[in-house]
Amino acid sequence: MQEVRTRFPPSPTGYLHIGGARTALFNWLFARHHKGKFILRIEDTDVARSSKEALEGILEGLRWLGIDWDEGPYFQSQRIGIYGEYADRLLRTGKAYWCHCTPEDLEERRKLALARGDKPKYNGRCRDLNLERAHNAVIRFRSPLSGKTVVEDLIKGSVSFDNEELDDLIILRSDGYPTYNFAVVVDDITMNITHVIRGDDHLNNTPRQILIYEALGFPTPKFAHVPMILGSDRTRLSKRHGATSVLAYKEMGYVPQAMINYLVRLGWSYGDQEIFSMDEMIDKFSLDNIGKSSGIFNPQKLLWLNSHYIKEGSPYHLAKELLPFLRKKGYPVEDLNYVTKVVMTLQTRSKTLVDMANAAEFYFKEEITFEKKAAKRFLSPEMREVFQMLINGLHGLYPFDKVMAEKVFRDIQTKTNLSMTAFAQGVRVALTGTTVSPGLFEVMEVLGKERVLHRLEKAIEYIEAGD
RNA sequence: GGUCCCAUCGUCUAGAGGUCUAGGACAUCGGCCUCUCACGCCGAAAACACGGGUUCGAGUCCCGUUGGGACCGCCA
Repeated sequence: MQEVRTRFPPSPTGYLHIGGARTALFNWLFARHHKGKFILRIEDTDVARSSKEALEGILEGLRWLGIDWDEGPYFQSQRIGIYGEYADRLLRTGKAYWCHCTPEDLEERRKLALARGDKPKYNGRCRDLNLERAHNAVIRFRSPLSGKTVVEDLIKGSVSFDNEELDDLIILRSDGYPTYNFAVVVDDITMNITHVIRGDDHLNNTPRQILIYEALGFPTPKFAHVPMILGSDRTRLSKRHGATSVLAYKEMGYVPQAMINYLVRLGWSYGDQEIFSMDEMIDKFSLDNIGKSSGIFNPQKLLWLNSHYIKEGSPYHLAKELLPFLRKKGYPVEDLNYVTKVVMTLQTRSKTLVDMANAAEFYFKEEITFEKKAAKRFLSPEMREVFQMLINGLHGLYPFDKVMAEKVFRDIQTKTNLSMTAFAQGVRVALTGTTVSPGLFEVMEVLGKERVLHRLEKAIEYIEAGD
């Protein structure tokens, strides 16, 4: 059995978007599942639109997701000679020809055809003129005028195209650079790609590519066209539908496992299973379980998965991921141990790392400020004495942990006959400044005796000042 | 306009002719739990686009209609 080789060929003209990431993931999973190779190829033949920044972003996105590659990145811009050779071969065998038509000319004819309601195909003006190479000339592929080309697709099944629908596409531009349909074929041939897994927006290109394979005398790889991801209005996913850049989600506090898990289940399924580890995905992934219909990107489910992975994740690992978000808020924390404990109290309460960083603020502030409404309601005069009792009770406590703290707290509560809610909320506001926080006793334990006592004292001062 | 693809709850999907009074998940709405907020647990509402066939029997096969999408560049 031949080694499976798949590839992901982004064009460095923009960021890594959701759809591209899923395509990369499917290719990667397929290669990993079959113990094959996953190749990264940069399709940068559009010199004007390609940029280094876009390339960096794409690579960063892939790395963040944990999609690694075995070969590459190869750059098409560094392989110009190869495309030239293959184009020559077609020229020599009469499968391609020089065309002198100007872009302006073509544009005009295209408009005319469209206006007439015709398919805007190249009319073959230079096809049989036997022209020579010339300045600004391009090479066109001599596409058969009749017959059918059938794509045996692993997902869509057998799809048939009439060759007369296809026209003589340009394979080498006047600047000597190859065009997409030609470059992919030459690359996939020379890189020994066995399976081409890509969006079904490419299905219409496939017969042209198959014809080029045939003209060149090479067997075609297996094709698998996966349905596209659409926006909520069922049109091609774009910025209009919200963030579509993978890295944007990183910045919004999403963890990579959530994104990966979301992506893999969009279009692919394994029975009723929703949660997959990377290893499970690799183990279970198969083209057979990919659906045929397009899917709609659903940010809410992504968010749910994110909260799931935050809930289930290792606190230490999450703490490390949280650091940049804390830093961004002005807390350049060093003590990873402390952050880990903080994370443990926040895992079930945060859907994103941004949420978590926000909710964690009170753990890192030197002096907390009381939310006005909360203070008015819960830092009432009668709490002054209660806080003092609590201070006295906690003062000599050892060890200072949540079990011990709760005992002290309960004692005072029964003694004073205060309602649990009033007491707890009062202390909560004193310690965190707000009415919403993790469980009171875990907060005390994480904060530590010193901070707790200090904050209670500050709360007493606040109440006294208000009298 | 032409070509191609697609069609199960709002969304992602399970379903490979009888086990479907159509299952799961997200979201939504109730309830329970509770020191707040969450988590969790329990429950509810919610779909086979339509019309013809084939078959003893169709969500599942075929055809058509409708609807949606993609592609038609010296972009990828």
